[in-house]
Amino acid sequence: MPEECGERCTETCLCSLEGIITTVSKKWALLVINTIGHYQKLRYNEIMHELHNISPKALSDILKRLEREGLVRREVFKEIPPRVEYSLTEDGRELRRMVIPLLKWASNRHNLNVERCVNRYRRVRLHKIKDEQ
Amino acid sequence: MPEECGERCTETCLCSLEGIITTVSKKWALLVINTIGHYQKLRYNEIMHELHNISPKALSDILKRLEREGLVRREVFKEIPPRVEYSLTEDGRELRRMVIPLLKWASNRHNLNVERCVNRYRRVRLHKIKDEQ
DNA sequence: CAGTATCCCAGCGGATACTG
DNA sequence: CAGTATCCGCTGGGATACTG
Repeated sequence: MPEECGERCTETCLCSLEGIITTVSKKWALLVINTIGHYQKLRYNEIMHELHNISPKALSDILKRLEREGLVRREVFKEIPPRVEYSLTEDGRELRRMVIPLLKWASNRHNLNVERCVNRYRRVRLHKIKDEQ
Repeated sequence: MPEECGERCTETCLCSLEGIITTVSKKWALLVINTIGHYQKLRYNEIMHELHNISPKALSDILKRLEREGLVRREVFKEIPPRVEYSLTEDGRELRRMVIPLLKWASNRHNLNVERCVNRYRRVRLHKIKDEQ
């Protein structure tokens, strides 16, 4: 095998795979982050409506995970009927920003464009990230 | 819901999730890419040795997938005994470069460092990406 | 409204044995 | 050496019904 690089190179631990990367790779994660980020604040059923083929359990699961990871904030209002609002934390917004270049690169490689969206996300209205200016 | 942003913002389709992102999120993907990238060229059993708790099937599966995605190149030498060498394509190297900032960011958030590596990757020697200078 | 509670299934990923 | 072939358990994720 070729020799390793010298002592002076910085190392980035793949252990972070256990956290964020694993979370991001969950099926609905980026879609939920993107949707919340797009509207700033959203209620549970509004997200359900936005991603209209997600099950309540799937949404509940991913929201809890995103909250645990510190990417999404959950705000409960003591009202009847109950109201809960979801928004992105600063980290969540930052992640959204960081993932865009990767997505862009991936899109280009496969020459995907609006017309070519024929997969499982087709019916999801907000399945595109709008870059903030 | 708050209003959407104007017509002038660029859109990045999450459909690319179907490709690269899905691949990258596979358990051994980044580890394999990183290992091959680190040594430039590696043979099947060398990778096995490097990631010494991966099964032959798991490695075979992920290598095929990475090859299909155009991230890894497979070179067969007609010899006896057979020799096969794996290396990164330009896209593979580019991906490796692109993921590093994300990993760095993730590592920082969780204050992970060499000492704190107590998870499933612990016994994998090359579970850290060395940044190319 | 904002979720749980259940049930269920496909398929990823692991272990092991075998082969051109 | 570089993989396949098999078997198999786990769990991510979906559908549906129900609740504080």
